[in-house]
Amino acid sequence: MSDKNEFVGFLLSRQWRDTPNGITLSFWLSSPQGPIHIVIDKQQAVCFIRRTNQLNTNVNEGITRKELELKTLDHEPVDGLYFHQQRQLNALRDHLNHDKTHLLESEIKPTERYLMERFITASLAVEGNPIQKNGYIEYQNPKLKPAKYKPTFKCVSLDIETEGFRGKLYSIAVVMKQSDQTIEHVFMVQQQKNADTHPNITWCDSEKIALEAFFEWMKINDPDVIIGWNVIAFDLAFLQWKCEQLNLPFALGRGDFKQQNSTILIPQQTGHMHIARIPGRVVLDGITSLRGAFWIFESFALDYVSEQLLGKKKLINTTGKDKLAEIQRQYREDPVALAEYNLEDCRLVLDIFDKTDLLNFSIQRAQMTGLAIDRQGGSSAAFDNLYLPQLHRQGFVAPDIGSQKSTKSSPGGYVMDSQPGLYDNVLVLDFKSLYPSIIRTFKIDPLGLSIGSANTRDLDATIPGFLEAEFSRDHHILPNLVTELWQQRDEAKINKDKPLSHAIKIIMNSFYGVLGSSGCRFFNPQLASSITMRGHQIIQMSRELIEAKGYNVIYGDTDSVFVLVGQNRSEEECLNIGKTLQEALNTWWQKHLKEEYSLKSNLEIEFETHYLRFLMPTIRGADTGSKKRYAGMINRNGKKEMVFKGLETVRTDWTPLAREFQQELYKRIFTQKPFEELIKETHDQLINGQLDNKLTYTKRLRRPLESYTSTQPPQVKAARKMRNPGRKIQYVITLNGPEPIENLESTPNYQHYVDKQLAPVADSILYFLDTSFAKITDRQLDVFD
DNA sequence: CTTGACGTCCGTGATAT
DNA sequence: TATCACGGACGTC
Repeated sequence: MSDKNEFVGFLLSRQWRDTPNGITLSFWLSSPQGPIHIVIDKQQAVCFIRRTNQLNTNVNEGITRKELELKTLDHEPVDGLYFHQQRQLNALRDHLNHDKTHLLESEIKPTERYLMERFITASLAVEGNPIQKNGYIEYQNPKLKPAKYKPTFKCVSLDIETEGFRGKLYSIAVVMKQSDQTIEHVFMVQQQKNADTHPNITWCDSEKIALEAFFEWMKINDPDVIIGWNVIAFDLAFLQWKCEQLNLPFALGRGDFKQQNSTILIPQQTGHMHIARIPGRVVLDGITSLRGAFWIFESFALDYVSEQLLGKKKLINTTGKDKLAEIQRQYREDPVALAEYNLEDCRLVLDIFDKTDLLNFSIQRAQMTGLAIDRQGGSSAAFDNLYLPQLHRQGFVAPDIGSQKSTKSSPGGYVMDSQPGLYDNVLVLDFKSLYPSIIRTFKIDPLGLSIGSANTRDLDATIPGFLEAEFSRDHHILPNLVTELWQQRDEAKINKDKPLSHAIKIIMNSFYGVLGSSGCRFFNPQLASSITMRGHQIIQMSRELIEAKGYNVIYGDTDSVFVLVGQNRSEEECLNIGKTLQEALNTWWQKHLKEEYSLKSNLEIEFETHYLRFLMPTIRGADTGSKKRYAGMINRNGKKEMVFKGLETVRTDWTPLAREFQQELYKRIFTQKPFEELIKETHDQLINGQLDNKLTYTKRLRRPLESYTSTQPPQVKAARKMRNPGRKIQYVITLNGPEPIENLESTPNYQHYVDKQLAPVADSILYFLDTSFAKITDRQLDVFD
């Protein structure tokens, strides 16, 4: 197939830099032949400008302007602007910053544009003259084109132990798995004592020796990927700092580190992340990657996550000061134990990546979106990567981010008023990927809107949207992108490729999200509203259709309807009703859209859940039905299972007392068992001090502690009583107000827990049984009754 | 380097009674 | 002392 001058590879890192001879691009690949370095030089920075705009002469020196056969989305001609250096483009952009409508596509970075215009996302073929270097292959200005290649990364798990955030380096541990071989090693800053022989420990007399030995190990074993736990913001940032202190090069990258050095970028704004820039390697942090793959844990501490996923705990599993003290003790007295602990953390991280298939997920997502493999989020950039090259082929260029000034806001999903009650047999039907299916069906598209709006005379050629939008029936990009992804997802599902299917689902859904957010260059309320308001119409119409068949719809949120079947129905009957409704609705929408708009329906509603028992609560203290809060009981493979949405049980800011009480109480009521004893007992045990271990509130401070000035919520009050408050505040309400659990001085305020934790939880369901928490627990009541 | 709309509930502190 | 608006946290989709 490929001649020997054509290699395939997968993008690991990408960098650009200005030079006197234009911009130089540097790409590193992982390939079956080992690492490949691609250097592309003499590049220009490119953006576009409206032809009507005449540049001020004192800023346009060294800029080439060329008329192009391209238009803006409002059908104005544009010229191309070409710069020797990226910084010239940036300077011009700053200069014109007062009105972002002058320049177009000016934020696209040189590396991104180079790849994008060649339709390269992550894997690619290289054609040129390979030069064998020391440990890698280099190409100068080769030809690149897209290819299909699934890489096998050499992946190392890294963890260090230190005296503190800015203290002595104790040890560096690395664990690398390659096919069935595992390499484990620890660089211990400690003199070898007595007969401490451990095959995997290198005893180093100084931090400097340990660091150099570690860098040498990295050079020899040459991993593509470095993983760890908070590895960028802690381990790598520490190592970089230590290198600076000792005047050592931070020589973590591939190739000639004097030319391209490694750095850890400190976040510029709050909410931003540390970024590792290491030529030729990718750093994937376990926490960030899990979040990016939509895993949610109550805590992202390694100990917690590994216990949840692997059932394993760290070797030292105390927290805070105790943990540090134990590490220090082991370092002094038992460094072999510390090395073992250090290695175990590396193994845990490796096992978590294995268990969750994170590496594959990251690979698939990068291949699909064109985003760098270590970049999280960035759905707006992913949209650009896929959309812009196609838009250019159609003769259009896209606006700059922030150029769409709009006062109109578009609505979100439609949330029905609910009908509160305690029910038997509730069916949930929901539209699969509703927003992507609306984009496909109704041809929602920035280019389609541009062409459709310009072409209002020929109404047959357009499909109506909302806010007076008209979409071209035939000229569009996004619906085809979604359709392709949809097919790939169906394939992935057939192949049981979960990471791929998951990655596709996320990118499909993000297409809607970005159109509605002002951080996207295509942001436009007409686009967003044509999706969401169509969604409202679809849900409301579906509700009417179901009610016309004699069933009550008690709730619905965005893409779902909750249908009440009611008492005295067998499970089989309910399943049949669900299936029948599903069929009827899908058929109706196909027929309706064909007749009304001559469109093929891609809408698909699915009967998903049968709740044997279901509670839709009221708003606290009112008779109105609640939204986004409910509970039910389903039958999963013959086993009854409780489901809680939005209620106290799933809320981490409620106490274990309330959460456990709710689960037990609801279970008894759903299965028609006696429940009054439970309520009385829980109440009595609480006030007798037998449940003191369940009274802890856990809340996060989402801002710096000092900034809470206007009010003092309990978590802030508790935090101010702590010596070293972190993000997560754990406190108990005592007779002296909120107190942190680490320094609990007063008796718990039991009345508070009765009134604010037990009573509300109980009353939300007892309301439907004509009783209340007070009636059941308050013996006095009988006297006054 | 960023998804956002929609929603509930709690506690605080100002205001009206 | 009751009522209300608001800030804050954390859910659903």
